[in-house]
Amino acid sequence: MARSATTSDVFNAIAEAQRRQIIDLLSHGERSVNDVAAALGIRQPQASKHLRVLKEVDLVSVRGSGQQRLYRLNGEGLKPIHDWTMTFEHFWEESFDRLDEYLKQIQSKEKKND
Amino acid sequence: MARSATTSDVFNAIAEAQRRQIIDLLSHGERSVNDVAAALGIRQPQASKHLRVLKEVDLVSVRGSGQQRLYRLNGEGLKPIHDWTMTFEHFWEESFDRLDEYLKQIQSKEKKND
DNA sequence: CTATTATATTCCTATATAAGAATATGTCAA
DNA sequence: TTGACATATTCTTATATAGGAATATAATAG
Repeated sequence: MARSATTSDVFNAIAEAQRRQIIDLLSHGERSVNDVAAALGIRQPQASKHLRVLKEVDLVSVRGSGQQRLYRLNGEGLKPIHDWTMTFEHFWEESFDRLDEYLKQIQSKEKKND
Repeated sequence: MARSATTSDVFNAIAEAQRRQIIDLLSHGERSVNDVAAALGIRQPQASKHLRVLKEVDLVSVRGSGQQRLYRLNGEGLKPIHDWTMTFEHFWEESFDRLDEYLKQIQSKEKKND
């Protein structure tokens, strides 16, 4: 069996570095295909192909504007990945418990001050 | 050009669903290769191969224990993914700004009270 | 040493890219 | 319609799996 399709889920779609670059770019606002290609220094057909993959996993949406097609990031599509990694936050966030403690403390102080 | 190697970075390594399952399993503690294979319902060689990929990107470590090889999760290796997705948190966390505001407020109050 | 158990590696095959090149399709202006 | 620009698709090729099967290597018990 070969590797899963890049369009099989978000995890596979973002495995490609250039697609992550596109996502980063689109986080600043919608962009045309040529803008994407220029920003990444790749050719237009490759940009179209990457955008197609991102569209198939619903990480971007498109709208026509004249001859152009403006792609917009659907950041919410990245939530599953964020959620999954959150499970392992305690591996590097050693102050997690202490911050939680701190928040509870100052919140109780707030109550007294109100 | 083909797809990047699964061992090229953490993003490619975790694209495979079974490798994510292994990571989930190892988050409960170290496991032998056969334990991993049994837990996922796959054969031992496939488990070994997946673990090799995870090891090459430093997501797991190994130690020998008799005839067994116990694999342990290095959760910190997932931080790059977590950090990247964090950039897009505001797409689904609409109360993010307000929480930030709140934290600043109570912290300034703390200073006054001390 | 030998048998047993545990793990890793090799070989094979079907499949899925990603990039380049060429081309098709779409949209608008005159 | 024709020309110009923007985008999408098709075709080809080199490469990288992931799984099964078979085998090699490692470690321990007796």
